[in-house]
Amino acid sequence: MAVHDLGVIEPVHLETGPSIRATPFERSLDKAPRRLLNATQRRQLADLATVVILPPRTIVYREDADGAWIFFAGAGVLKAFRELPSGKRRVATFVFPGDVFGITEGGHYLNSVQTVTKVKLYRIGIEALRDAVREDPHLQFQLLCKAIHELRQGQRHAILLGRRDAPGRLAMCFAMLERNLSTDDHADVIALPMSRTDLAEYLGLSLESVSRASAALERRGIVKFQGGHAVKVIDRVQFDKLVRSL
Amino acid sequence: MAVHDLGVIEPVHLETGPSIRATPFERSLDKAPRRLLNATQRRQLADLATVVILPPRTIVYREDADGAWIFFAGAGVLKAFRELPSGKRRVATFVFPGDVFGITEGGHYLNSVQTVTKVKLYRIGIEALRDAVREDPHLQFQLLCKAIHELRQGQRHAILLGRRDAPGRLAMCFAMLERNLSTDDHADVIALPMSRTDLAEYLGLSLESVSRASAALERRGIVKFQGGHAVKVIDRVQFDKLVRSL
DNA sequence: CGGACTATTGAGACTCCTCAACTAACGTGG
DNA sequence: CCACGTTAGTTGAGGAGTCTCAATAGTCCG
Repeated sequence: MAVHDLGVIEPVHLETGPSIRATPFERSLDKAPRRLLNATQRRQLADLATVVILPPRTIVYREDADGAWIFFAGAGVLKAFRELPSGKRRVATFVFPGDVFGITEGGHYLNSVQTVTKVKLYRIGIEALRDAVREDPHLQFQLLCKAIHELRQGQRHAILLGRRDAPGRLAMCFAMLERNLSTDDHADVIALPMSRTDLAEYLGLSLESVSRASAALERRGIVKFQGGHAVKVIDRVQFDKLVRSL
Repeated sequence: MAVHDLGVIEPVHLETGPSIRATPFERSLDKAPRRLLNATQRRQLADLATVVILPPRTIVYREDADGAWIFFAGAGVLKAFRELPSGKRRVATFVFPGDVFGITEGGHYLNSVQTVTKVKLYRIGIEALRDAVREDPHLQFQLLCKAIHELRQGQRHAILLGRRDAPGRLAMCFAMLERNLSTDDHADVIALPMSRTDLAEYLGLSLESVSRASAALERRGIVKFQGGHAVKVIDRVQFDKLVRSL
């Protein structure tokens, strides 16, 4: 299986247009993310949107560029990152199907966004989206839910970055990927579409530390790597314990 | 001046009700945050809201509690934090006037929130707010802007946490505080309403490291502490350089 | 003025970072 | 088809920085 296939490009349930994944803030049965848009809303957005298919490692936009579009991720994985003055990069977040990106500040994009795998995007002009939202306040509410969902994700990332131990950070990252990429069919196998360097930039570690942390997790019998772009959780108890041990 | 006075309780421009501070995402003259609500909206919200005045070090709510209210910070400073399994705390964000808090997930508050100074809050039932938002889509748009503003703030916090050097983190934190608490009248003097322990939990450092970093910044002639709850920037050039040196 | 809490300072242990060499994987062109 | 070059990833040794533990100093409040 090629890396790019990890984000399937045309799953049946996505063919009708963009969707938004978020955990609701009201009381509900579980805390699992759910799809927010109904068929009508997705069709409306699809009518406004341009479908864009991009190969891996393609820049979607750069930080500070004029922001004219909002993107809905349909399939594949991307990363949003910032270039720091020192030349280092920090990955602010990975983007998965059902995510929305294109945040601006004063008219300029906040981050650079680059594809990790082959991706399918729905691109909508910011003005068109504003018009759509004006006519459908419920859609705006969905976007608000999504923004708050991202806020919560960002806080979890901050907690991850607060950890001092590399293996712990890596384990938390794996747990995050499992939540976002779980396909149910490969139980305990977590796809790692991104490179070690991407992981390092997300974890706030050096590439070497990620490598060493990976080796450590494997040596401890907690996980087993399956060819560089997948990990299998061997000892779920120890894994969960490590994730929560902060 | 007592610590609690750092967040003035009844400034003239806040008397008419809650307000929301956020940086717009559209192109604008500057990237400074601005007040989003007009007088009518503030009056409407004020009609729905209960004004709550709380003394310092008071818990507003605890994480995992049932979330029934949204709060608009009118005056004073608070902190939103999580208790980690190890017993440690991580401050996710400080809350300043013009901020909104009370995010839930599945009906439960995500963080605990505690006052740092004496504060004035506008408390609105989540259902009442939803009704108000239904009748005024423009208000909902303001909330969306605010959520996105918080998203950007969270990313800056994540970048701060990615730094390895304590003095650099502390300087970035001071810069953040200056943006959020600037009163213009005391140029270069930054108020520090929170304790060193609060700072440490926000910076992801130990209390001792914050103390040492403070001493280091002062020794280098970059800042000068004025009685524990205020810092003055002495060498603005070096200060900015340190803030940006990541 | 005392007592409790908060903050500072010092010494040693631990973890990650940097630099460097080495190995593996991939894609290209001969 | 293979050889090669480039990129990505692993592993080792030394140095920088923070963390923890402990003792001291300072601050706030009754």
